[in-house]
Amino acid sequence: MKYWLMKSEPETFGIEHLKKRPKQTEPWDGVRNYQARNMMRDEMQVGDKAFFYHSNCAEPGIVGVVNIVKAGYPDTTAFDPESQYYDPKATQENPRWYRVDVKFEKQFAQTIALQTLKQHPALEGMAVLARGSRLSITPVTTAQWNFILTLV
DNA sequence: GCCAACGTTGGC
DNA sequence: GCCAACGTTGGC
Repeated sequence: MKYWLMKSEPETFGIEHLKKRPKQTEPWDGVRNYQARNMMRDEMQVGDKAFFYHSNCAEPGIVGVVNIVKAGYPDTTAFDPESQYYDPKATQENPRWYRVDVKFEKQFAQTIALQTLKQHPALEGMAVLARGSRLSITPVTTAQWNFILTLV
């Protein structure tokens, strides 16, 4: 079982949205980056956990934990011309984009701010903290995961 | 296969 | 809203 960090803009789809979904579960679709796709398609497994990270907002940081409840499968929003995630190069035979399903596990009483994460030497080297990092899905080591949980 | 131009991300 | 950093596209 592996650990991850998944970014989302709270105004678009934040942890509050996930909490209110039926079964508190949602397909993590619309990812259009190959590295992130590869991780969802090839590496993420049912039972993995991920930090839910709010990006592009007043207080960027980790706001809770989600479980991966369905492993990588084709992101069909790429087939839909009406979708903002439509990709004409994606086909049924060669879906090009993948998604996983995530389920709400918990929301932290307060955000673990990006600034806070940056302050801890124990988290040096964490992928999301890398300079210029824009990847919306990044791996988290067991040591990093456990350390961050002590900050809650 | 190079690389300039372009679009996007995301912290600030 | 700014802009640095990054990924993708497409002409050559």
